[in-house]
Amino acid sequence: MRAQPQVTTPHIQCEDCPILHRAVCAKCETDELQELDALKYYRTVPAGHTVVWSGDEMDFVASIVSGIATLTQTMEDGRTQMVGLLLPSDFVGRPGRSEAAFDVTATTDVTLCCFRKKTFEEMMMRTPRIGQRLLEMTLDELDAAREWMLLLGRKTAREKIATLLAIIVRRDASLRLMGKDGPLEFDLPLTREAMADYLGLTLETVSRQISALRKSGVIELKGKRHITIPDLDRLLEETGDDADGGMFA
Amino acid sequence: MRAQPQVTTPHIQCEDCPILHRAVCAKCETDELQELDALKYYRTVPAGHTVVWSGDEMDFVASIVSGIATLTQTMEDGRTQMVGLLLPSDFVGRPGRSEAAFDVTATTDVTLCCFRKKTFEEMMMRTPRIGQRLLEMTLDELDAAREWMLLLGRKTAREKIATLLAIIVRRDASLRLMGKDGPLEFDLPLTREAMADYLGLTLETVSRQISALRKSGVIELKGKRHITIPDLDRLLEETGDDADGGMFA
DNA sequence: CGACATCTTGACTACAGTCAATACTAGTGG
DNA sequence: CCACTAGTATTGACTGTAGTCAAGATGTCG
Repeated sequence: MRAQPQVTTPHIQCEDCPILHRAVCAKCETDELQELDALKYYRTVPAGHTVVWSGDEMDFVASIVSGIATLTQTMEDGRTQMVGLLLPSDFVGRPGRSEAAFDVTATTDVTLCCFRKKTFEEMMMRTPRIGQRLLEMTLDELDAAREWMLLLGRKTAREKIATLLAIIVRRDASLRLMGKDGPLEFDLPLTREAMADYLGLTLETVSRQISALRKSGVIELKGKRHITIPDLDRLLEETGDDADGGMFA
Repeated sequence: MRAQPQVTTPHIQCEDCPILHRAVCAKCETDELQELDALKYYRTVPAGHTVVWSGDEMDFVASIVSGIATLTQTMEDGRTQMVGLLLPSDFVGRPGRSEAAFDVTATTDVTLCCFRKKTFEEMMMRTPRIGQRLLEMTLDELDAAREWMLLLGRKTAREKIATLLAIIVRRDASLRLMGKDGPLEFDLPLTREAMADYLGLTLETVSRQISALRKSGVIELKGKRHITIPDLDRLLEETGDDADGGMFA
């Protein structure tokens, strides 16, 4: 499992990049983008493969262009906890540190827009906009991590599942910029096991609670992965969060 | 409980500030410190009182100069989870957002070095060093939050307690810059209830596990709060983390 | 089809939560 | 000085939620 296949990906011009408006480069001016364009390189990691292992030397930083990756921690006895879910435009790696602190694994095929760490650090010094954007993104991630801590520490299994579904729906909705009327549907981008690692549960409990939510009519299932939400408010009630959706405000 | 006593504190020159080398201003030059010195003001919050409530307008940012504060989230039914433990030099508030996302409460008497949010944002634009330092600090906090997520999601009650004690010992040691030989001792800065909120447990479970660790000889107790660690390695084994202390590396 | 991943369900267990009684400590006022 | 109170902590008995172990179902791909 230590093999790390790499496929070269055709070069996309920054101005045509699908994540330009949300990624670490979002605030850059045209000339700065040209500079980044000359320095970047693409890398593709197939589903199921590891991008970096915790403790490994990591001489690059990257933005997720497409696909989903996870950040996980593992204890010696095998218990694992997901600590980050990386979606397109999210940033991987840390300026000012050369060793990866967590495992990064591709859940689907993932395309990365990479920079050599040193190159990026130099560019960051010259270009305050990059550091500013990275600060914004990091603060957002910290807020998300803190919501996640409430989930892990205090929510019931049922609330955890409902919250995860709500998070996925919200992201999906923001992507497809649709209203929240009518039945919502989507495909789960995670296996039951990955959901369990995300939520601090076992996969059996995840399975049971999904069945329970189905029996209660909160969700409908087509196959194992395709989910329909007949009534979003009903789902939100199950999350344990504020009725009018503090996190959806 | 909504009362928020404020006491004015004598002005300390930045160059004499005890947290200068670790706070958000750590990278500033002399002239920049002079500028900050003119803009800052002190505020003291007594133990047990709230600095800001989640959802409140927050028109300032601050560094903790002395004392301990907590960041907490509360669900409607009263379940609460601590999501941040703020120690001297830690930063409170978020540039670019005016509403507090979490409750901030003083656990001990707390002294804050405050700036009006707008003033600070302007200063940050002019002074890249501040933004750089804030980015470093935020990345460190994010890493800490992720360790904390592993604890909340996957560790047993006993491991949680041991981990918390190890964190306190480590901080204490770094403060007093001592070697790790000989028996270590310290006072718990948190009540059993606050520990429970930190660890995602009930206060009864915290009490039971502390008793259990005492009976196993991992820790010794004098009174309710004073703890002696006869053998640090023994404690570290109980945390569930890597034997040679990945987090102590 | 058969092989393997993934998922569901059941039976039982165990860890932490709940409810409740009691102890300890510090502070207040008669 | 002691009684009283309030906050904090400990311990016990019992319960319940989620974990464990195991069998079997479903789905996908060669």
